[in-house]
Amino acid sequence: MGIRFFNTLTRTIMDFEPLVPGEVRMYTCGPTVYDYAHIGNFRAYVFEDLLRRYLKFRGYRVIQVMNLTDVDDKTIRGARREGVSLDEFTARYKQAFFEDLDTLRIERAEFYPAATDHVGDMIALIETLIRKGHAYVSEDGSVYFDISSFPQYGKLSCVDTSGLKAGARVVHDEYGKQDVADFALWKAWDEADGDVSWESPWGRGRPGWHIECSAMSMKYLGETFDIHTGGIDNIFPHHENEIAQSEAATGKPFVRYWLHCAHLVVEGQKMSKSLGNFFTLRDLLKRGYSGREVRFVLIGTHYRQSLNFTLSSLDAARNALARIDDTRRRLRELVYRRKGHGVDDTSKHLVSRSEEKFIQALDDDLNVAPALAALFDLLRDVNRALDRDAITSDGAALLESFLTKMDRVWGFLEVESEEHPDQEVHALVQERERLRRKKNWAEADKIRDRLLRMGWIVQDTPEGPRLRRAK
RNA sequence: GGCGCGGUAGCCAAGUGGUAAGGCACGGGUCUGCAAAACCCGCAUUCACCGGUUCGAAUCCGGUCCGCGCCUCCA
Repeated sequence: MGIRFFNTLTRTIMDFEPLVPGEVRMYTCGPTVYDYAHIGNFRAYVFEDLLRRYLKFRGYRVIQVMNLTDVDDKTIRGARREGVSLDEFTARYKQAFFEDLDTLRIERAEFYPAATDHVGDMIALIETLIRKGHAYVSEDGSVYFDISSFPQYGKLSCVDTSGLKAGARVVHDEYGKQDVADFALWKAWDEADGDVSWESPWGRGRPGWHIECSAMSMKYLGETFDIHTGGIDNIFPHHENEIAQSEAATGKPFVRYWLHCAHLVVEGQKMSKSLGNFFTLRDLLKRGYSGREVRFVLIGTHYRQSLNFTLSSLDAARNALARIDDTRRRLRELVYRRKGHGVDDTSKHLVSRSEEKFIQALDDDLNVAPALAALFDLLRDVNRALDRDAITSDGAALLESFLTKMDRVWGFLEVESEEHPDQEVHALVQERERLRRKKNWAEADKIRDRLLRMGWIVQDTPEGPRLRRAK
């Protein structure tokens, strides 16, 4: 059996078969670059990263596109508030976004198209929609999609638009609409837009939000592609509108598999600035947590399950990761010790058993919990085998490379370059060893305390002292 | 009101008909100069509640209670 995904379009778990064998084309709704992204946003991006990494792990070539929304009400408002150009304003948050991706070890997509670089593509798409009778121009020069021209509207979200009523949440500037459910493809310029505008066949204005995803996804991935992801909140109206725009324009199915990520809550409550439980990634780094600890927490709950994020879960992640790191270090040390010949049967067996469980779990709609259980079962069995001296250096090398292989999907193993004790630390460790040989425990313990204050934990092993970073 | 999700040990979290994975925390032990790490043992007779189906249910059906999300530009 191969990979299966829950497809929002059919509301069932389906076998995954890409359009082109061996190749997956996926589109991911990216950030609106008006502020630092928050931990909830990253929940979605980490999920998409897991998806991408696992598809690659299973041998697919992945072509991923993530858009950057750099023109909308919020970016325009932000730029005007600060009196800088839209480009200058969004450039800052684009850069911050990529820094955050690196912190969380999120792999880069193949393309990050910015909306402002593709306004021409959007205009062309809107023209097609008008020509085919799916869109109309209002008196003020805005263009709206005509929902009534697309009978399948609602098929993704199962929303019945006849129940929609004009109300508080219907934006004031959209007066020219024939039906409240119609949505803007192009917005005529108004004063709040300042100097942000593009020329179009309908006059000066800017694109609506939904159209960018249709235009850019189809430009880079073709009129029909394999996977489209996003947060659950995007199902309606954003993705519903994307389907309408794209399929009305091309007459072809737009996306084959829709995958949506559930929300993240903090301490059981919706994250909001007023509740004081709003975290950007940077907030967490300031509190001393690392990107991989955050990644571990975000990856650990199934993507269709709402994730209850807490600071104590980050502490738990830290300890769990230390456990992984330590076993990996034991394996490395054994590799260097050149013990035994060839790969022992225990190692072979553990690797094949773990890999089977790992794949079986993740094939099943990215079921991470059993896959993580496979990892921790492996660690326990490896430690056990190490304790009874049942692993050879070649076996350790095999196990170590298997951990590295799994980490192509997990992306949370320790990066070696992160820790190197300096000369002073080395000298102290040696001094302590000298004292310990003299059984001068009191002085030796003082040095141990001193090292701990310097950020290093000393562990005495039969093979000598081992240093571990205290975080 | 419409659409959808969930309630499993102190916390996080799998399991969708065959008798409760895994992680963190916690208690005891082995090892250790003491620690740390590792390992061993223990830690839900029970899966929000009430009925029902079944030889058998956390898993299926009906009902109740509770929490959460979306419903026009929020991942």
